[in-house]
Amino acid sequence: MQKSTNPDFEDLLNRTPPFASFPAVQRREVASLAIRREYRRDEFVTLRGERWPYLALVEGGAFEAVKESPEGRVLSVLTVRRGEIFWGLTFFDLQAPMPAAFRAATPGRLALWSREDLLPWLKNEGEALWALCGLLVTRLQQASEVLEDLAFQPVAGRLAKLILQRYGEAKAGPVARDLTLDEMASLLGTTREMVCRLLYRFSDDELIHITRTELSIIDKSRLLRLAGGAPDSHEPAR
Amino acid sequence: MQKSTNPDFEDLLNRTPPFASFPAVQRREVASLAIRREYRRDEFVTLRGERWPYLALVEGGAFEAVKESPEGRVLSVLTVRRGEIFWGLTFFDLQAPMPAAFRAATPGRLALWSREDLLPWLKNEGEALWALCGLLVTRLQQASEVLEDLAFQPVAGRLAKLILQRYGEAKAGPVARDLTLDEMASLLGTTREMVCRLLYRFSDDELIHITRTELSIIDKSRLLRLAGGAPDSHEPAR
DNA sequence: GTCTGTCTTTGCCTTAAGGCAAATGATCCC
DNA sequence: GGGATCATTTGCCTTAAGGCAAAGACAGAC
Repeated sequence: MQKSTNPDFEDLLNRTPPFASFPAVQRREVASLAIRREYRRDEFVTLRGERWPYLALVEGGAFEAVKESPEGRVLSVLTVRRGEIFWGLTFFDLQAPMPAAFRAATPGRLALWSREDLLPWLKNEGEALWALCGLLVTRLQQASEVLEDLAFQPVAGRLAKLILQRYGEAKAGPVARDLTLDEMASLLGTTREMVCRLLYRFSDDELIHITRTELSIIDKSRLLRLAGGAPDSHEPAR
Repeated sequence: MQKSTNPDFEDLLNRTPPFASFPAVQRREVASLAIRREYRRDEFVTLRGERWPYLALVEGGAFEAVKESPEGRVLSVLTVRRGEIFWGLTFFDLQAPMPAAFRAATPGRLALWSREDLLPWLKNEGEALWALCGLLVTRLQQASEVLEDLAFQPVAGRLAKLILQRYGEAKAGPVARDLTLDEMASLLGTTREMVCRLLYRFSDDELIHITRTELSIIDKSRLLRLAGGAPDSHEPAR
């Protein structure tokens, strides 16, 4: 029984933990268990509090885990893109509900495996389970970083960090502002007005230049200092 | 070669994931690999940023994972007690440093396994690995809860929650305040002065009564509402 | 070209949070 | 019992953060 063998999809699986740990034959089997589905922009994959026993591989687009406060403030905790894995805690623990909603930030496509289908394969393949532990640990690291920023960094510091991560690579020229203020606010856990005010404060301080549609970084090193030293894993300057 | 077989210790292992998943014979072997060590109050087990490739079982006392800000503010992220497991991320990923320091909050005792010693046994025992995934997921849940509180709850809400968790069980009578203001502050990620002020504000509002040394809860339901509805997993009142 | 809806920008004001310092209790150690 | 030490409590003040509302600017629909 020949399943729809998409070479692109199988390629992706080959390179992605925990699937990379399966022998090729089994991986094919596992691939055939996936439910593949398209999502519209802003479509919710699952809601906070839901039980959602799936493991998902992003085939395309960007998806994010978002927490929402009762008052409507939003915090985007995690973004996953093509080749990255996401899961409901329910996949691991039938009692555990989703601690955040999960939604498509852009149009995208997921491959989904249900706990029921995938678990037997995993338990038989120690290496795959171990790889999965590695993914869980990565999430713990990310959560820990967000936590630390939220606890200790003022909004300005978090914004500086975001600017560096997002626009820090380019040579110098102005870049298009490709996030709305609301999007930035949700990445920082604040409001659009704060973001706007801070951007212009940075501009007044000659850290960046900004127009309604573009942004350029003027003083990378001072931004870095504001961000608390390490945007990704670089060491502080001093 | 007879290792020091402490029945109390082996008992603990029998009941504790991931060790509970090993067959008895292997569990004995694994038990004999542990390094057991006492810690003084406030002694650091390992520091933030360190590579610490161990898995630890708390035999006694209380240990906590703490994050420290450059300015000296402290946030206690997690507390583990007898029978609970803790690990360095390095145990899973040799590159990963400790995201927080780990220290004894009271005098205590740990049983430690190094990655090197324990990993071969784990990989051979799928069920144990799966149990370990469960523990990782539990931590993710905890991290997620702390994150959410920090992002969306004002300090007052977090304090209300802490009071309920910590003193909410007793019938009604006054309880000894067994945490210093500094300790509470670090559990909430704020300062001792804030905690003090808020306690007295709660007292003014007839939510609690408080003296220099004792505390009693007056109005549990309003505290609960302040805490955002769910101190552990109870549903909001309305 | 005009209109509509979505973003952005700013001014004005309120509240939350925290730093600093001094006063007040409590405790522990000879 | 006298200090020394540590924890608690409070007043005073500053800054960070955010809510609300109004005004611009832009993009796309018609």
